[in-house]
Amino acid sequence: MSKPSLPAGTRDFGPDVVRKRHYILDTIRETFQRYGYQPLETPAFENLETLTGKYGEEGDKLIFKILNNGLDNPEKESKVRAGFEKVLQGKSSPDLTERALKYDLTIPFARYVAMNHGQLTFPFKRYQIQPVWRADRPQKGRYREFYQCDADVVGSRSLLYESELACLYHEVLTALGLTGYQLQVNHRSLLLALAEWCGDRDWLVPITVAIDKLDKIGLDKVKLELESNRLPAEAIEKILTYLAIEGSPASVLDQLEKLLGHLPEGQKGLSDLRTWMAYIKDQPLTYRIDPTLARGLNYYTGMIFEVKAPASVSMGSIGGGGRYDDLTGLFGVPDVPGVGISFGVDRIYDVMETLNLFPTDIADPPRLLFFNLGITESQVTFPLLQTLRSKGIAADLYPEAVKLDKQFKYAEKRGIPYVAILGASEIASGTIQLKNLQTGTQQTLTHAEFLNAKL
RNA sequence: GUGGUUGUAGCUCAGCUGGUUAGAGCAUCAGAUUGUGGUUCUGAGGGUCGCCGGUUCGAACCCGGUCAUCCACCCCA
Repeated sequence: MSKPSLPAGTRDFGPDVVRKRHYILDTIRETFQRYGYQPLETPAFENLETLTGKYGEEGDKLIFKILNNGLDNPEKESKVRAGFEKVLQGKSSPDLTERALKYDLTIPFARYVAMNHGQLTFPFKRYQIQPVWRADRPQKGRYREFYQCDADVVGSRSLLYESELACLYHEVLTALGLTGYQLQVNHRSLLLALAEWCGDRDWLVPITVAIDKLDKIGLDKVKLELESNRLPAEAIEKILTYLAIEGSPASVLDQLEKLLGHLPEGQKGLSDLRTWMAYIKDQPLTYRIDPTLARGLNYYTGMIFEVKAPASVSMGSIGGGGRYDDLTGLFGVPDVPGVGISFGVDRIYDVMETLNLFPTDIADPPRLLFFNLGITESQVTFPLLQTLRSKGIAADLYPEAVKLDKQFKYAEKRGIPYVAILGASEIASGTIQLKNLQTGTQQTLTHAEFLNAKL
């Protein structure tokens, strides 16, 4: 019998951790509901076909695939072997795997909308809080199983939603004490316009992949990467002027206008951003327009968001989102535009932990512990315990009549503020001892007094 | 997927250029204290030194492999 262990990148959560996670999740859920989003849950796994091709080439590699059952069936042997050959060539085969763990919440949501669009009332606003899985190598802030909290709305092109989602970010993160978070926004149309200005829309992907790394690898290396992608020097010059854009949102827009305003795509991006800014201009949130923000997921078509952890913590992105014009089109239902955001709970947890942002009174131990002084005594105690519980007071009874010393220490360790002692002498007088462990005060009460005592 | 780091008691870690019986603090349990905790004191239990192999008279220590971990890259929440 070998020692038990966990698969890499997964974790158990003890009581203290679960309480803190609930604190985050409850904050997010409450805000989602207050903004009018409805709950949705989808299965842990989907048909592999539903997921593949939606997250880009790298994304596909990170999907956890589930091996089919019954591969040892002799009748399937030749198919299975043929499927295995495909796998050896880096392709997946439905003869070997036809299901996979979900990789995010957006694609399953799009699948749900595509399957149920006839029944849904649009605009449909849903939130979803569930684990997702990625076959990445674990490291700091990166787990193989982690929770996402998504809010999406489909069926409307209104920038009202981009606006309220940005406010939602602000509300949740400030409620959690993450006041130093940074919201960055950009618009895919601007990136497209940039590619077009450079000479070819097909350069969109290599350009965005390269410039997205600007703050990480620096200007020189971005330049190198663009050159290695065989972009002409003229195009690279244009990109460098684009990358030089920075400043206040208004100033960034002005500079973008000069560079890309002559292109229809550029105008689209600029006008969306202006509309968005007008919606939120009196809201408390701060943001930065970052023309280099690209975001990997290739289904975004409009505004994109990224939330970075406070600069004092090296954690990178704790949330992201954006508009996608045609996600359900992938599932055969065209013309259902959508926009959504996501919170990375596990990273938010890590950031809050390093910043010490969790409230200290998050634990909710029982209010009272009945000591156990013997079978007879505890049988008198038990009804009192149940009465307290029925009144909504969390209480416990120690299971064995061990030394009081030990029962005191148990109460203390669990953070239980009151203990009640009912032994032979209390039975004789019909009373009970109630002791406050913090103050050390103890009083003798009748059962009726005890049940009405303020705990 | 690529590169590196670290694996010693439940936890955090010592352990000298390889040397006899592997240590500390915390935690646990017992006693001092049979119905009154927190402090203190005394004592006890707990180890295949991640695993497998190699070098050596001798390995926790050196070498190889493997697994796990953390970190970085790729990518991402």
